[in-house]
Amino acid sequence: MRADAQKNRSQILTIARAVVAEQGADVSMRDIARRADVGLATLLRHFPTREALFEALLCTHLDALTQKAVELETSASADEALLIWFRELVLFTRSYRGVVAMMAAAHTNPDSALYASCAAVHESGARLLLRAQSEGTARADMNGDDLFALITALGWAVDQPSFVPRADHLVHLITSAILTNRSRYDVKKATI
Amino acid sequence: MRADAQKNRSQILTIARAVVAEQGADVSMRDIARRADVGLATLLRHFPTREALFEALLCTHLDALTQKAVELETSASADEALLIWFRELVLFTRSYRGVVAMMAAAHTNPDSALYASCAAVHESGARLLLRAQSEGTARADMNGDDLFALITALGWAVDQPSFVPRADHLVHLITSAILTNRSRYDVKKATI
DNA sequence: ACCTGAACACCGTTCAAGT
DNA sequence: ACCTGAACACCGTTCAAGT
Repeated sequence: MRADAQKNRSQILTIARAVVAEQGADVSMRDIARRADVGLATLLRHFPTREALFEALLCTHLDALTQKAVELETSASADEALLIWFRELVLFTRSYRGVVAMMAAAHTNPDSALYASCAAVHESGARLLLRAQSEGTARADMNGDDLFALITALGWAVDQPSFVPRADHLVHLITSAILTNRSRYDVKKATI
Repeated sequence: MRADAQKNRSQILTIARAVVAEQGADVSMRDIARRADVGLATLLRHFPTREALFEALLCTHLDALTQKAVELETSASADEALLIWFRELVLFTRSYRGVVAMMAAAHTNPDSALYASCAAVHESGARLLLRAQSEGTARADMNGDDLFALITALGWAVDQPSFVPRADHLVHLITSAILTNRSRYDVKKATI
């Protein structure tokens, strides 16, 4: 890659991160290009679709989350691991408004640039759930798809301004539905 | 209202209902106008915003839901009433793709044309929840806001194509988290 | 009163022209 | 190889001109 191309690319990513943080995931690509001082066509050349841009923006964060899941498999009890990881993922979705909707959509079609990352997250959750289920600390009548659906649904909810005040409690409600053999006090104790 | 205006209005509503049913709630207003054989400006004259149009589209259905809640207060036990109403509301959101997102957004600002209907639904749910809580059949540590958030979150989830196959089960997971002193079999028995 | 085409400022996509 | 302005087909909003 040429030097100026490299510079443009990193410039775009830096600015995009800031703009998305303040405006949400549905900012116009034109706005991002303007703020990054590049032509719109240049932005589209580096990231042909909005999802391609977000894949580049989020991949390190998402990779860290799947890595975290692997670590938790040995560093924490099955139920604690699931609980901690669940909360981290919801925290992640809260850091970028509108990103959950995109992930849920990307999760559907393999052509999306975000598909691989979403699949990895999905897989991580499924493994943590399976471990907790085999120990009897997570309810047996749900699977990885359900877990992913609940997490993204929760992520969507806390994206809505009117639900923000109850965000922590909503997480508690859902997690206490997933975990079994656990006093409510335990589940509630640690808030995000 | 003049005769031609009346005719246009009902024509728009009929067509809009069909178009939204097949394309989802984010169809362009232009498309609706085209399909209804009226000028775009005419559509905008009758319904100055997309939410105004949807308020007209959904109000009878939403009114029926709040009415249903009132009936259930006397015709069913507290937990059954909550369960039945919850399921009906989720069913409703499934009948119009993308409508939950709009309702959640409308729920935030009183200026929205959908605000009143959303508030009524919210209120209905809160009353059913309160009744179940006073009888000890719904968990005490949640309120009407939580219920509304859970319902819309679930509605959003089942709007995503990838989550549709698990829709019934997701409803079961959430409702069994809300209701207490209830065997899992009972909650699961009746599926949507 | 009510309808409507047209102008406007936006959007994402595409491409020929520049360096 | 890479950048970019411009043209394109879309969108929702607004309004002057028509009946």
